[in-house]
Amino acid sequence: MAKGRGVLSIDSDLISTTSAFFLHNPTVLNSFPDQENIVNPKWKQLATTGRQTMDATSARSPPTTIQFPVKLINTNDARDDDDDEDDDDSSLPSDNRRRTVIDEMDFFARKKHHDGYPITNNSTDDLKDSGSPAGLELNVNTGLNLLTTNTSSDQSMVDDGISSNMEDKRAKSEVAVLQAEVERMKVENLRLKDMLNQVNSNYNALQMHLVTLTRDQKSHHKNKQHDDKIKNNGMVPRQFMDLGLVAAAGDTDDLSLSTSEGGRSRDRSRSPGNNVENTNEDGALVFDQDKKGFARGADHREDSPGQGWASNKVARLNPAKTIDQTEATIRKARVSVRARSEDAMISDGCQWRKYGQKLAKGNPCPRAYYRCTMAAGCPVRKQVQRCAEDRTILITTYEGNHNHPLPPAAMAMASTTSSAARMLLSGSMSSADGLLNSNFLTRTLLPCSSNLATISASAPFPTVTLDLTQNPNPLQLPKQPTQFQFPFPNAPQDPANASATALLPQIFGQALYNQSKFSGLQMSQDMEPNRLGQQSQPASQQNPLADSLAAATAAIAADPNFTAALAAAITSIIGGAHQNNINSTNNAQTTTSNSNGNITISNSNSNGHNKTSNSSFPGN
DNA sequence: CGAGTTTGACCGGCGC
DNA sequence: GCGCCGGTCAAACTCG
Repeated sequence: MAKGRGVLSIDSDLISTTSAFFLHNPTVLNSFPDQENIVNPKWKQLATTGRQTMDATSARSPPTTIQFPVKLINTNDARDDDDDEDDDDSSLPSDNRRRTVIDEMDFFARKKHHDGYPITNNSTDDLKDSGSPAGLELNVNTGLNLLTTNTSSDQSMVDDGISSNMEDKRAKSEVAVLQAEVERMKVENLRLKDMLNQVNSNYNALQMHLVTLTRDQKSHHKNKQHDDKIKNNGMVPRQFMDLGLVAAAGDTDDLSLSTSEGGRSRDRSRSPGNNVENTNEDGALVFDQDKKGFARGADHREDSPGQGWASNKVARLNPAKTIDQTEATIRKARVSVRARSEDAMISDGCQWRKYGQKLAKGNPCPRAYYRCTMAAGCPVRKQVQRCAEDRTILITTYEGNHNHPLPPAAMAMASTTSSAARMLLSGSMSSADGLLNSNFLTRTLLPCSSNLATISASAPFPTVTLDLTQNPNPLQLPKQPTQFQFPFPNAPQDPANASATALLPQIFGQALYNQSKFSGLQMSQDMEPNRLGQQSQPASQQNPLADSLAAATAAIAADPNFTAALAAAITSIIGGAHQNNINSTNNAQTTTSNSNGNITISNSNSNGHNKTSNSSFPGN
């Protein structure tokens, strides 16, 4: 469970915290026919229930079984199990003896029993326990409460032909079981409290670190921005990250993601008019794709690249106070995707044009620069570079958001980048979203470590790195000091699946996006049922459930129809929070909606050639 | 011939 | 101020 990848493995924490799981379990298992040589029907039933319980927990807990205390305190001797079984019928105890058993659980006597035997498998143990009253004692003492529901059934079984003493005894045993459960719950509660405290402390520490970083940059950027504004006659630095997704969903509590980057003076100078702060309609026209549809070719006043990069939407939607706050903290956000691929690029559904290539220092592999050409002036750019350490790994870094409708397949990555960037940026702020995101990251994702994504808030640019390589952590940018780790248990490593890999971040980013937007409820509905529990659970249960989430995800990944499941997930996601976006996309680009509506990963996989990712969009 | 790629030059930021 | 470096531009080139 530490790796979060075990398929269907059950974490002990999960087991312990979800007692309901076992409460229901015996009921189901009671349907199994008895197989053991238990003569007495009464014990037969008890043995059955006891064994079933054991089957579920045999690996971890001592033999726990029947709560029906027949074996009395005379277990103090070293009687063997054969004797126990023999005594089952003959030693129906008196009330006093039973009471003694409950009050004086003799673990060691029982343990002595087991010590006298070679290590036995569970079934043998179960059989013995089922017939042995000692098992009853253990059951009570361990407080596992595994037979709570069985007691009723047992009672019904025993009632016919059992004296009232038996009922009395049973009731007392039930009381003991309940008391043990209460104790167990207390212990569990304490444990969960500790976990919660730990998570909170971690979260607070990370948040403090983030606040410190952002404050430092705030002062730095303010000075720089002031100079820029003067140079540009009061122009507002253009927004780097388009928040179309945010605005599309009508989320008004989102803080601006406008970027106050001073490094784009060249772009601004080319299209100064587009950056003017008071041209609000302009920004709306360009970026409100969900509201206006932004038909390609129409209203292309952003012909110059600068316009695409300059957005005043945020300035229009948010008060100046918010801008001041965000522009000081937000830098150029990037989303980096690491995936194994032999191709020059991963297929992300967009149309790119290469505009440059450089040999970056420290990496013999050249870095290619691409610009989105699906619409004139689209600000989205990406860099593609092979990892120096492992050249099978392709590192694709995205910047910005598209200012045009996207085909569904392209929306996957686009939404991912914007969502991840948004999450990252909001996480660096003190907004409610930031709190949600950070909290979500730390409490839900941090505990897991496997394939993952990382966030580096202290890098030159805030960067979310989605590591979709199978390696647990080899090239994880260890130099980045502030990193959150995200589980990607199902990340394909097959180069042939690189395209599918490219779509995986969609789930991730969308999940984060939804989480921040709807406090997880939306996401949990759109995603898989397991996540519902995770999102809606109290924080005290996050860790085990995060593990279970990882396990469930791994299970999905193990499914041969994983791609179909993934496509379904993507479809559900897109159909959820981004319904508007999809609609606008379809309206504007009906020619591509169908051919790519199959967003399917298999589609991307089969393409194989990713030199230009628009290959899957003939309409473009 | 148009679209895309290549590649050297250019620009700005940043560290020394 | 200088040099390094990342990022971008744009002319030349390639390809279908």
